[in-house]
Amino acid sequence: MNRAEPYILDDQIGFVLRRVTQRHLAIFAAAIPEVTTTQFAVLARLMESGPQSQNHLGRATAMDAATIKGVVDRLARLGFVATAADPDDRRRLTVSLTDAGATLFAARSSTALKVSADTLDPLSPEEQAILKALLARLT
Amino acid sequence: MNRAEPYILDDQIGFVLRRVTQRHLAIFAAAIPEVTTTQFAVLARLMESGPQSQNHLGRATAMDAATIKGVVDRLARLGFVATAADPDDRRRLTVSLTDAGATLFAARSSTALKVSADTLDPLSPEEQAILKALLARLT
DNA sequence: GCAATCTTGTTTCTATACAAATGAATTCAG
DNA sequence: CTGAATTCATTTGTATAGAAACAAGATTGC
Repeated sequence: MNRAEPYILDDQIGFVLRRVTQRHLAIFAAAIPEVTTTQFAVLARLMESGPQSQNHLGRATAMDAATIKGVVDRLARLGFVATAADPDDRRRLTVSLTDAGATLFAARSSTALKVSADTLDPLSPEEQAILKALLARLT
Repeated sequence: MNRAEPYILDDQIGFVLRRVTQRHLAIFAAAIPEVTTTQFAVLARLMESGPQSQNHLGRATAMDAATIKGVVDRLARLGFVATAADPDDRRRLTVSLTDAGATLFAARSSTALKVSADTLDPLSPEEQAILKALLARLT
């Protein structure tokens, strides 16, 4: 009779992902205390793609509609983004980067790259490339 | 002059980790609606290591003291764990699995293994082993 | 013995994260 | 045109996640 495989928490991919993410968040928070990783992702996406609807911005940053609403609210309160009604479609809210947001991103994007590098630092460059390629197939 | 490397959100390890984790959480929620991944981790750890202090349990499941308090409260409310004061140390709360908790874990641990397998399914067994080994070095 | 230090747990607060329900607005098909 | 379907945003509720402050209890060093 085939013995069932035991469930070993430390071996589960979800548990390992959670611990890696916690370490990454800690590195980010220490290096960039002004905003969170999620907030910075929004700034990055606005920098890359320009003003866009809140709904689209959420989808472009892997956040659901309720989540992006909260993140945009907090960034607006911090003065890093501005929102405006779409003149052509009254359902839409257009989110754009403010000067302060652009300035913060410009000041911090190299630090943010360093955060990613530090997160991956225990691996060689070859291993980092392998990891990224494998993870990309799991999204 | 060396041009600064651009910050491309989709290439950042933190962003990729978040998306992989979201997919994993969705697979888990569909397969095991009774509890969340974090709650199941607690059940798994109690199954592996037996009754233990809430603080130790938190550290054994990668959760801070405030977080494990909430997770244990919700599991207790669901009837899957029980808490009791430690007779030797009045600071401590001992958390143990109830019969219902043990039963749920027994009923669901193979499903949970399948969740991990499904999460990694886009990769070959060799690639899965490589990914796990690389991630393990980032915790 | 007693003060200092450490440990454990709780509370409060802020920040995601997302499901579900709801309402307003737009688009589409007949 | 008009109703149905879809889209966008908000709200509500639940679940982490963790920092910081605080209190109670235990340990340690003098």
